[in-house]
Amino acid sequence: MAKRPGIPKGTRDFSPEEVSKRNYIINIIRSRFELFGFMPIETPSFENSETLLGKYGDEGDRLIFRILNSGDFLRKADEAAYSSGDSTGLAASISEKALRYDLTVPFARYVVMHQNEIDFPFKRYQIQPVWRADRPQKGRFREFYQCDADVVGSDSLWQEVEFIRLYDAVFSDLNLEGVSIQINNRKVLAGIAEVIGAKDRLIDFTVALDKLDKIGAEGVKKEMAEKGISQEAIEKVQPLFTLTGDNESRMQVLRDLLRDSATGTQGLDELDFVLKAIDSLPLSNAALKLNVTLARGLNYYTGAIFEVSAPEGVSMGSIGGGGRYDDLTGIFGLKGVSGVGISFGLDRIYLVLEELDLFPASVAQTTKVLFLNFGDKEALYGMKAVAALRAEGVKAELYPDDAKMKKQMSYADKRNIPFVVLAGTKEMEDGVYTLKNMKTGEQQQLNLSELSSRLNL
RNA sequence: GUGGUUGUAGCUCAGCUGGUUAGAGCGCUGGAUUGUGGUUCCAGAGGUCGCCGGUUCGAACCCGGUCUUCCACCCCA
Repeated sequence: MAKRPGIPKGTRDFSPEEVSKRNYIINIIRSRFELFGFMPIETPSFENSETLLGKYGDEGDRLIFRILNSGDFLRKADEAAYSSGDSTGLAASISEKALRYDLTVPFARYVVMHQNEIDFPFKRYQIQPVWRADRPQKGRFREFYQCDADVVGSDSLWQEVEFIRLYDAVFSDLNLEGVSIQINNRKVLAGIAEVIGAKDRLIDFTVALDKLDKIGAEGVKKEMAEKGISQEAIEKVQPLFTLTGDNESRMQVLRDLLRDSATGTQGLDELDFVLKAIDSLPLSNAALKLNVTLARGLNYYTGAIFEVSAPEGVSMGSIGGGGRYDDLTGIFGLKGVSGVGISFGLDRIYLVLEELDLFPASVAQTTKVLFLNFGDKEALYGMKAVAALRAEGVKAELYPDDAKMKKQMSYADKRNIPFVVLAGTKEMEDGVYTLKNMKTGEQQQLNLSELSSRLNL
């Protein structure tokens, strides 16, 4: 016997029901993207390695799926790298392509390549799978979908305001209540690092600070100390650990702390603009929260940083994230184009909706009426009605085989098809169809136009 | 990449300290019911106990390896 087939770790098959539910989410996101003026693009599932490598930090490079060169790849292999145990060098010589790791970097590459055809500010959305060679975990897969919307070519903070409203609009449509959109600004983080004298340790500092929720103030201090941040500096950030109250009072504490940092103050001005704008344009569902400990690792964010958390009580990492990157296209040779964008994590949103039982019952799409098959003559009679119903937009089908009635009926039952039509010799003689309601068991004989108007309800 | 966890019928899971022929529920097939499904009753099919190796008179059970599942860390959607 053949070995049982399997699929790679961290990948999944989707059943018809799961696909319907995923499409439900995607359709809401897509229609909101378009309502806000974003245009769709798609990029290849794999890129040249050099496009991706080095854009996500060392950790990111490790998680990029590399594609082995075709043909006799050993001929070009770097033997020196192999014998000296240099995996990176060897990989570069036998692999020149890699699977897309996110949608932002390929988008930057797209903007640079198509800069002369694009009208700036360029607003694009993209809904495609990405791949990461991560170890699977709750809500973490090796193949998953991101739904991104970005704008390039505008420095305006109104874009940040728009994205917050976009998040709110999508989660409202999904009936997902209690979502919190956290906002921070990279310049504020840089300013803090500056005033405490840890400017050169910005990344280590922010990564440690980001864990406040998880490991507490003591844990953060410990990690900072381990990363070589001075005791004196750690004391100075103390006020951040106990930051409470509404957005306004938090801002005041930060104003005081960052008084001497031009960068930090600019970051606060930006935050202030966005927070005030949202105050005047209230969100319908989500809550916007200033969170100075938010530090998402992405190396390219330079201004606003966003992260969306699932409602309290649902244990799930972030279900969305984003931010502003002033110079992303600079890496590919196009300077001075600012971008800002957000991402929705489809697979995680799915898990949250499932856990909270928020998928509408109507998501499951099935055939509305199944015609039973009593033989070729009767099937032809049924098929004429099927064609007429389809022309009216009624999902209708004929059971393909002249099987036992019990089998055909239970097929309709298992597929949750609400109506069946019985059309045998008796019906043919009278020119009618027997319509059976599978839920109530009720049956009635109808002519074609009665049948059509009954099923069109 | 680090640490832990899981794997027995299509599915969910029992299976004692290593001991005859590995079980249940659901599902599936057939029948009760030749133009009526979902309920009920009867009968039946279905397993290389993830895979490879080892210990033993004897392994689903113990040991090693490997793959897979899930979880935590790192990192992230």
